[in-house]
Parts: sequence; structure tokens; C-alpha cells
Amino acid sequence: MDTLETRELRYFMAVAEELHFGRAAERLGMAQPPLSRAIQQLERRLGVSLLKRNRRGVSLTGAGEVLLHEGRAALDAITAAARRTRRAGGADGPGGPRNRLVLAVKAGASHELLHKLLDAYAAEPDAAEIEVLPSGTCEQEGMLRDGRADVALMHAPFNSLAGFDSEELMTEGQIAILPAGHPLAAHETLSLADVSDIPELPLARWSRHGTYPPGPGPEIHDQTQLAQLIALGRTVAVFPDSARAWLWAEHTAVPLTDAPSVVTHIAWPAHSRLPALAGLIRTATRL
Amino acid sequence: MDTLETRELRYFMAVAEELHFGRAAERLGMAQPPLSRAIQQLERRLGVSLLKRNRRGVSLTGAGEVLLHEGRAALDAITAAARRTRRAGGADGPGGPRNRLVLAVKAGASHELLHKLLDAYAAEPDAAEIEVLPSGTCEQEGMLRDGRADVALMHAPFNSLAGFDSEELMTEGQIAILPAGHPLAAHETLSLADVSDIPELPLARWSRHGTYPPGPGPEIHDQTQLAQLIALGRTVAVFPDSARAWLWAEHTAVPLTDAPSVVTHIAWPAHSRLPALAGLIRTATRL
DNA sequence: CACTGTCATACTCTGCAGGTATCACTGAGT
DNA sequence: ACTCAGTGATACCTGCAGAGTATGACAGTG
Repeated sequence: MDTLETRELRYFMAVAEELHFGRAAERLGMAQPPLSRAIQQLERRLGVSLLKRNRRGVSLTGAGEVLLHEGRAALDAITAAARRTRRAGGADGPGGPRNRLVLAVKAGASHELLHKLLDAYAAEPDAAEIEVLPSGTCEQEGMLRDGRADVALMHAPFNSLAGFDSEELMTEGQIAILPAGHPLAAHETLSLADVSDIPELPLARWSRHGTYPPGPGPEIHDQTQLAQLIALGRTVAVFPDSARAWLWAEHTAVPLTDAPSVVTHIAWPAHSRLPALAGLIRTATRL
Repeated sequence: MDTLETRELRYFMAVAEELHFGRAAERLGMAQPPLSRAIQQLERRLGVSLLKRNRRGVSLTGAGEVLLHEGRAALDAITAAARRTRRAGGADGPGGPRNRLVLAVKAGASHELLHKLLDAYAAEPDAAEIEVLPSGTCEQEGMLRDGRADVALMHAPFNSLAGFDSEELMTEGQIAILPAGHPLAAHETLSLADVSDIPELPLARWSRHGTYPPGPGPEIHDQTQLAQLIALGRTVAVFPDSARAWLWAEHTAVPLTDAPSVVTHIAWPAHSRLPALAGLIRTATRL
């Protein structure tokens, strides 16, 4: 059979990520031997070898890599099903299923657009309740995939719209945000090259799931930290034009001529059938 | 926890589709009581009521409908993971993972395009092996979703591209295929209205998962049957222009002026990472 | 008012997921 | 060369959960 229980998937994902049975077992809150057996059994059932046991740790085979990717998608779909079902629960009031949408937005981005959208939608007849869920850097995609959110504001080219349906809402240029006193702040416009290699102003490194990319810049994980570092003359940042909304007095914004445009979309899982979603999208595209 | 074992999902889907515990249990090859208990337990775990037990059959609650949709997507993702992993198995030859792609095409459609594509791709250096999988009416979507296929030729507006990545390959008009002797066959062009309500030529009804839509037309499930019925003067059909390739002598094709254009796309699951896929897509878009 | 169809409950049993103890093997250090 | 640490596999045992059988509760029907 091709049953593939979710338990087996969870187990395999843990091992594939840790590449170590002991640590994987610990992460799963179980002992190592049953984990080993479960994986063996999974391999036998699929008729495929997933891991190369090298006496010194473990590595993935080609089939293992495939299962790592496909399995993640499948697990996301499962937790999404659970979450969305729970959220729809207690429903069936006289006005149909309880109307509620979870909207994921990158924390701090598109304030103005978001405000307009929420106001316009709230004015609609029989508008659903919108819960705004602030998301970390580029995390909206995962939130849609695993059901934490029903719909999201995404920003191409930073977010990937692959696998979602979407409508374009807004296009804007990008600006460099510099310390007010910096020589470059006097320019009318700048290019990406101008701001990307300033020795005394290295680009900040954003936290991604707790780790930071390598480089000389300071480590940050929210916009306030970044704003402060810019104000102190320690770094420079590139942002969509709408970031002007939160600039400090110590900041100067200079348009970038050659930075790619940022396109804000409203996006949702392609198979979504939430009745309230259509109304929100209609409102959004009319803005 | 929000574990949601696939077994539970399968059980629920069966009940939600049959709306009858007994039949669902039979379909699952088990007795009815354990099924009842499993569903109850699922409802308790999710903290949500999924089914209304009406003493006379069963009906879905709002949350139940959500789980029916989301669960189908999740189950598809799981079987896709299993299938694709199996297919990648035995891999890891010296030339990297075994290169093989399964391409789903609507049986009989786009013959010429398909031929050109396969020839052009076969000429590429390190081309993967392409397995062509004929699919029933509009079934390519399901095949991509549950992993029976890796990539598909789809025809908008008949197929929905929602949830897939795709590239446009070809646009064509549509034609009416009439019995050669019919009065309308003498026209230069026709409109949809002209052919949709001819009393003596009712439109055929295609099989969809074994059932047929209601209507006066004959029931068919493959193109040859249809061709024969047209030749016999019993029905009329509307097809993309490329269907001219298989017309019989007893058929006459007349262009339709107001039928929507048919756009052929090559489409694949948005999260796909198959190395061979990129080459095929590149070849396809160059045609 | 018996009867049928339907889902729920009670009870039992078995298979398997999980734990503990231990083995087998390899590479490193002295 | 020998020991030791680290890692995954094996052997064996246990308890629970998932499956079966028998039966109950209830509603609609003729």
C-alpha cells in the first residue's frame, strides 16, 4: 500500500533534518531504537532506500531528498487541514459558518495600504472579521501553506507566489534609508551599487528562523532595531517606498534608480473555498 | 496536539463522501463501529463537530466541509510524496538521480504540439526519459496533485491552473465538428449559439469519473466514440483547432467566431524541484 | 405497533508502537 | 595494538489503541 502515515512522515523529516538518529529521536521525544525501526519499515514499505548509513552519521539518498521536499509539503497540508477545520469549528450559526479570516502581513510593511484595505472592507455589507497576523521576514508563504493564515499580503520579488492565487495591488519603487548626516544623503537619487558597498555602513543581516547570514553587518530581527542602527549611523537599508511612513527625523530617504520595483499582492491558497475570501479580494482589487 | 493521522483523514473522507457510516466502512474494508468511534475521536481531538447525525443518514457541518476540501488536498499531497519518492527510488546512479519525468496529456489532444515537444526535448543533451501518461477529461490536475504525474499539458479554460506554475505554449481558436452532410457544414463560420441548440444534434455528454451530466445527448467516454457518432450524424462537437488532425472524411470542421480561445500550457507543481523539469520547460517555451 | 435502517455503546482481543538492554561496528586517541 | 566513545541495529518485552462482535437506542414507515 502507499499509505504513508503522518507519524512516519514526521519521523523521517526529523531524521532527514538532523541527519542523526539520536538527536532526531530526542527532538521527537522518543527513544532511538523505535525510530530506527520506523524508518527501516518506511523504507521497506516504499521499496526505496532513503538514507545512507555511514557508520558516522547519516546522509540522504536521492529518493530521500525527494521525500524531504514532498513530505514537508504534505505535512504542511495536513496541519493546514487541522488548523482550518478547527478555525471553522463552532460554526453553523444562523448566518452560515462563522466568518473570520486570518490575514498575514509582514510586520510593519504596507501600513497605509493595509489600513485602507481594512477600512474599506469593514464598510462592506456582511464583512467577515479580519484577524491581522504579523509575520516574520518572508514568512507569509509558510503561514498560508500550513494554515496559520487564510490570506496574505506579499511583496514580490521577496515572496514567492508559487502555488498561490494572487491579485496585484500596488507597485512601488525602492528607497535607500541613510543616516541623515551621511554624505550620500545629499544626493537626489542613488543606485544600488552606491549603497551596497559602503565600508562604514555595512548592510544589516536579518534573522531567518533564528540564524543570520554571514557578513560584516549588524544582526537584527525587527524594524525598530534597524531604525535605531540607521539613526546611529551604523548601517543603511533598502526598503519599498512606503517605508517612508515610519522614518525618523535622523533618517534620510533617497530614491534608488535601479532597484527592482516591489509589487504588493494579495495571495491565498489556490484551492481555498472560504466564502469570505472573495469579498476581501474584491475590496482589495478596487482600492 | 494537531497530529491528524492520515488514517483518520481517510476515514473521514470516506464518511464525508458517502454520508453513511455503513457504506463508508464497507468502502474502507472495515466494520462500522470502529469507524464511528474513530470519527468521534477525531471530532473530540479537533474540538469541533464535523457531522450532523440525523438518525436518517448524516450531513456535513461547516467545519466538516472545510475538512473535506483541505483533507483532500492533504491526502493528495501525501500520496504524491509516496509516489514521487518511489519513482525517485533505486536512483543514485553515477549520473545523479535517475532522470525520468511523467508527462500527463489529455488523451488525443495536442498531438502535433506534443510530438514537436518530445522530439525537440529528446534532441537536448542529457535529456531525461519522458513517460507520456494519457489522462481522462480534465484529469491532469489531479494527476499532478497526487503525484501520478510530474508535469502536464493543460488547456485553459478547461483545466484550472490554480496552484500550479505554468508557461503558455500555444493559443488556438475552436471549431465545430459536424457531420459532413449537415446543412450547417456549408457555412464559412458559425457561432456557439448556432451549434449548441440543434434539436437533431444534441451535444454529447462526457463521462466524468464514471458518471454523466444530465441531458439529451449520447453518453461517451472517448474521442473515437464521439467521432463515430458525429460521422453517423447523431451529434456535434466543439474542439480546439488542432483537433483537425484527427477528423474523418465524414466530418466537416467550421470555425467558431465567438468561442473562447484555448490556451495550451505546460504546468507543474509549484514546489517541484525535479532537476529534469527545467530542461523540459525550457524546450517547451522555445517551440 | 412491529419493523427496518442507522448510528452509538460495551466488551474483548490482538498487533504494533514504544521502551530497555545490548550488540556490532568504526574511527580516534594513547 | 588496544581501549574507548559514538552511532545505528537487534532482541525482547509491555501496554495501549485500533479493530472485531454483539447489542442497544432511536426514528421514520407502512
